[in-house]
Amino acid sequence: MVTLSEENYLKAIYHLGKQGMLAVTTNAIAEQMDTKASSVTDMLKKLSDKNLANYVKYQGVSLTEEGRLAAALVVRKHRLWEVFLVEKLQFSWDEVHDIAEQLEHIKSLKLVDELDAFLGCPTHDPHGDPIPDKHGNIGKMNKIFLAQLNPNDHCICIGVSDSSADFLKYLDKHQIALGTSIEIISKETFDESMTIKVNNALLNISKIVSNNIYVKKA
Amino acid sequence: MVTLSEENYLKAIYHLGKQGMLAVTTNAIAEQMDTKASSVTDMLKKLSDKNLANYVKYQGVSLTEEGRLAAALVVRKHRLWEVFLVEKLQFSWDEVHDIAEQLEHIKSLKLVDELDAFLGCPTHDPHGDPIPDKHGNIGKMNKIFLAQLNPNDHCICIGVSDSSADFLKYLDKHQIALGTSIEIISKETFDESMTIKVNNALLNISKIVSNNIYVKKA
DNA sequence: ATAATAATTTAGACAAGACTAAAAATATAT
DNA sequence: ATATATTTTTAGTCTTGTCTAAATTATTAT
Repeated sequence: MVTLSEENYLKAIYHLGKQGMLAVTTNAIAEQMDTKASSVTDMLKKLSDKNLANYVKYQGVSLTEEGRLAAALVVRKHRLWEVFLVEKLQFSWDEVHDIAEQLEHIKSLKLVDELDAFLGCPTHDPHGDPIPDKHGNIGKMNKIFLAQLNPNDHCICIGVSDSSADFLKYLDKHQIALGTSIEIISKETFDESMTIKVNNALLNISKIVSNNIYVKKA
Repeated sequence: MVTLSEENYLKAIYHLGKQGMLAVTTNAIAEQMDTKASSVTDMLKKLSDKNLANYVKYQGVSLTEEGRLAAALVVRKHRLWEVFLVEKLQFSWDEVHDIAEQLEHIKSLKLVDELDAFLGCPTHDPHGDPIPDKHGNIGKMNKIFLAQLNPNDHCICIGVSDSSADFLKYLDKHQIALGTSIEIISKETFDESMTIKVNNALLNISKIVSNNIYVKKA
């Protein structure tokens, strides 16, 4: 039995582990989870005792195969529930995280598989992040910057990296929102500015703008 | 904020309160929740402090209006999730309780309402129990004993009150299972035995049998 | 009415998970 | 190489919810 708290730690280690570092540090986990380093140390001992993590005092932690699988399952559940909330219920992109954070802890393997089938075995969640399969295998991210696309590409806006009021106001003015379809019309080579089509209107955007908009290819 | 544990106690008091007794006793709650009376006492103080229950030492407990509403919401969520599991995913009648027991604690009013709409605002769960509306109002139970029906009535089997191996084997032999449609053909007055039609076959059952099968009218 | 029985509460302990403050280990800078 | 700063761990405390055993209150039987 893996407790709710243990699952949250496993998930945090899993995510931090993906972002490069070999051994995840105590402080990194504490910051990610908005908790104290001492609490993290306590839990790392517990996870180590349960053979879910390889923990060496002062040296950081990594997941065992068993821990990696448990973490991937939590991530799988989280992302499947997000798809459910957006596609089947009337939730928007930005409302689903807190609820999925709760739903990811529901224990029932059959439920996960049935939900997966009900949703048509989606490969990515509404944010473009890949959904691990039942064996913990995970595809690659579907989330790129608008700047990386080329003329004739079609995509959908799934997020922003700069969420300042100014930038959001700019997007609002030009009718770019979450879920908005965008077509790349042309791209200048000298300054990498782009002409895009949004809601049938043409719009010229600078590299700074296109580099702050996350999209997934349509 | 109502904790998970508090919600479970509220639900228990809510259910026991329906079954007649004015004030619910400590022991009744302990038995229902498979816990110790001393734990119940601790919790009753907490619920009383939070204005969710009217608790008088040695005299039992009842819910306040606020507590009744909170309890009804938990029951509402439980039963809506049961409908979801049976109608949308491929769960059968008897697999859903434990999962709904977890799902009922997910906190999001919007989720409840959207789920309700997605399911077409069902009035009863797969066991025939009524689903409280968002104001905590609840209809009447849809679950009666087969024995209470009369010739020409049509119904669907939704449960049994005697779940001994012998009885289940008897039902199995006569192809009566959860979800089976049953039509009442005739009823003897002297011993209240019945002739019923199951899967196009006629079958004679005693009062003892018909009084152990829960059905809902079709 | 009082003794016996049953129900309930109190007192004290425990486990999980979190925190603060202090100590120990590691990393960094001169 | 040593002093300083940072990171991590330890020790001890707190909260929630649980338990056992003992004490108290209510109920029942004579």
